[in-house]
Amino acid sequence: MYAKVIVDIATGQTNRAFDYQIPASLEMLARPGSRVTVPFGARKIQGFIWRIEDKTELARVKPITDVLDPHPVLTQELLELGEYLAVETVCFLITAYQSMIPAAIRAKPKKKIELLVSTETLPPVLQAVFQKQTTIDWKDLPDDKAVMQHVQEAVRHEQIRIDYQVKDQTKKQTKRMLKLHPEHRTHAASLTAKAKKQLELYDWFLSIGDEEAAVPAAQLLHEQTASRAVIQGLVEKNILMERNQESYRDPFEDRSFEATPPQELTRDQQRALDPITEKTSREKHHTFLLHGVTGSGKTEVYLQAIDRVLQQGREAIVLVPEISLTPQMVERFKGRFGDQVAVMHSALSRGERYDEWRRVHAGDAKVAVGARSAIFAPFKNVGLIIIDEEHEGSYKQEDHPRYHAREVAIWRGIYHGAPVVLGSATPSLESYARAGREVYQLLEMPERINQKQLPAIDVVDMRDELHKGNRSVFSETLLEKLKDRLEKGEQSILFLNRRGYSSFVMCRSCGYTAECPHCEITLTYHQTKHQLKCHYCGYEEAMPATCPSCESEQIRYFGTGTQKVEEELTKVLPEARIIRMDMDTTTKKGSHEQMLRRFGNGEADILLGTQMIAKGLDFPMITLVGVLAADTMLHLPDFRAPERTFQLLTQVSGRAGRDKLQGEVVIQSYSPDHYSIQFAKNHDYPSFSRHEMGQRKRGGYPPYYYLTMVNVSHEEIGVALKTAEKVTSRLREELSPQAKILGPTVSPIARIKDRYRYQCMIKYRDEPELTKILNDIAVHYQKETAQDKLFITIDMYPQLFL
DNA sequence: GGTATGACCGCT
DNA sequence: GCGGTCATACCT
Repeated sequence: MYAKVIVDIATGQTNRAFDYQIPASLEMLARPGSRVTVPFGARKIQGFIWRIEDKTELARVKPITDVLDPHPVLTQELLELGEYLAVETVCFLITAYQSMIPAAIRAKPKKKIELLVSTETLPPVLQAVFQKQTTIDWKDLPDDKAVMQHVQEAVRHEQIRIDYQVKDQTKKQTKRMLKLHPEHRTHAASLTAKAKKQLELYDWFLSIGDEEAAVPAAQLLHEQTASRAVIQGLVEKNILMERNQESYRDPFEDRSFEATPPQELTRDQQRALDPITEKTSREKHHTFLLHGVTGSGKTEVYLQAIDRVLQQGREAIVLVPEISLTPQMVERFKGRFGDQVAVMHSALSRGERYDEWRRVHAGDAKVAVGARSAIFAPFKNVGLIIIDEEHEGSYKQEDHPRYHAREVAIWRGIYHGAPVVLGSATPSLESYARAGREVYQLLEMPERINQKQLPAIDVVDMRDELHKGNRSVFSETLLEKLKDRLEKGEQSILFLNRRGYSSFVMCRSCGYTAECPHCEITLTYHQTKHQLKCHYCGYEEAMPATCPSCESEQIRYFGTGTQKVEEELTKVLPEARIIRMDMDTTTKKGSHEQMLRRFGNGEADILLGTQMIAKGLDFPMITLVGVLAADTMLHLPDFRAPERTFQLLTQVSGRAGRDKLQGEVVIQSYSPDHYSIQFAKNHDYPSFSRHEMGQRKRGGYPPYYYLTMVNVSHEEIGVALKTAEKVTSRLREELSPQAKILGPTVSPIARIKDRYRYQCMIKYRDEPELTKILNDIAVHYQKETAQDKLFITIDMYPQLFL
């Protein structure tokens, strides 16, 4: 038998299957989707078996070295999905497959040299290198010609051997388990009365009453106060037996989850649930758009739909934007489905993520809740896929493979005959338009479950505040309302939108702004280190004391950070207890969750934060939401800016008044009349959508046109431009006349890491040949891109335009 | 991505 | 004629 293997080398030349012979000893293990190690040239590398066939066209093939897992890591479905992704997103097959498995088992080959003879027989140079070790890492070798020569010599004389190891990056954890030896009764005779502790432990084991019961050694040490020596004694006497058992790391080990029984559904909820369960029970794919206002109880609909699917013996995938942002979501899922839930998320350690993935892979978990990549959960019988907050930009992966989780979800839904539910209070215009054309089925939940009104929204014109002489970040209105909540003992959220509003450095005297020497972008000021940093290449420099251009001392940083707001807040409301949540305060693992818990327990009056507090928080005591600068991202050069602003304002507003108390929202803005802000104020999604659709139609943007962005960059500006022109003219020739090809134009960021960037935008409605042409272009420039001189990136549904 | 290979160059 | 460097082809 022969295996067609996709090797772990992401280049154009190796983007195809290589044939290997399957040795008889591995025939049982080698299956499509198995991870394998194979010889490749002089090396040993990792790969995936793609297909198994009984013949090969090659005269001589090498055998597979090893199969790495007892069960294939990729299912037949995922193998096929990878092929689809590679074509649709223009990436290598191996890149698609690697993105489907946890980082812990992604290939990371190591080159080592192994000593075959005793040290003394080596030349002195190598003796010094090896010292007392028998194997050393290749990268630890001194970069020295003489040493290298000796190494080659020694390899020829078979004194040392070069060894390629392909190891997982994280080990499976094992637990030491102890149980009674099958013949413990016969051996028990050797226990004398002198071994008091051993007798005690033996008796304890007998008292369990189950001869087969295995107990973790750790438990014996803690709860039975048995010492290591006591256990060892019984093992040596063949009374106890020990064995290492693979175990899962449990990221929620020290947490218990309160059971959350199914709630009675409102009429809206029931009307949303019925069409979904109608499809799940018939195992039919269908895409639903669940449009429910904030607080309308979408999660309960998800939970009950999942429950039906589990009863059918099928599995469910739930995507959430970033789960650490919504610990409450995890609680509700764990509370309803307990251990059947696997949480897959970036805040977990690599080992924990691996183990949650393994629980899904082994069939021990039936519901996968996680961020974008959880869409690849290796289930075999998916019955339902849910994407919560479907409008979120984070469902699009911004590096290879540049997939959108929504499209992957629909692909898997069709494969399994499983419905896909897209849920949001503010659906993306793309999805809403598809629902309008009945490509998706629209389910509406226009009312909150508690019959509460949506919070009243007050838009404050900050220009007026300035005229009144108020130079603080808080308007009078907001400050008054904050004081009011403080007196009543109610809670407030203050939201500072920082996107497109970072702190930059400018000289007040000559207008100089600090820029990165490698990228055409302003440097960002970091208060913690008092440094200037480039967000694109990582370049850092110290904050200058005087202006490098005119030597004036009037060089200052601008922009408002949460830290500054906090300082000001403590000045005007000294008695308020404040929790600040941003990138700086939530870096430590679990700190995020802990802060939210403290806020939930009423240990603070005001929660101040950035994007991360905009979504999913559900605390009954929040009655006031303040948005400090609503329009910071309104004026970014991005056609989605108004949509993002509307979504964000609606989401944050939705945090207020979710329980018995009525909520209120204050939005501070310098452009209060902008339609995004006005429609958000009136909770009027349909009108916003209609208005924005008009704008998109005029501009030729999605959902009227699809977009694809091709970006070309090179160290030499001439080569970059020339190549971009060639690519553009080729697209003009080969696409239909209906397609609009814009460019090439200079990128909004004209230079990154010393490379000049040009881009070409394709606007189109129906171009079945497009992906083929783009793949051809990628192959055509393969040589240049392989040499790392020319970069061509192709992004099928770009979210960002920088 | 890493390695073997052969062309090319400068020095003997 | 030879060692060193560099671009390039190839890997089953």
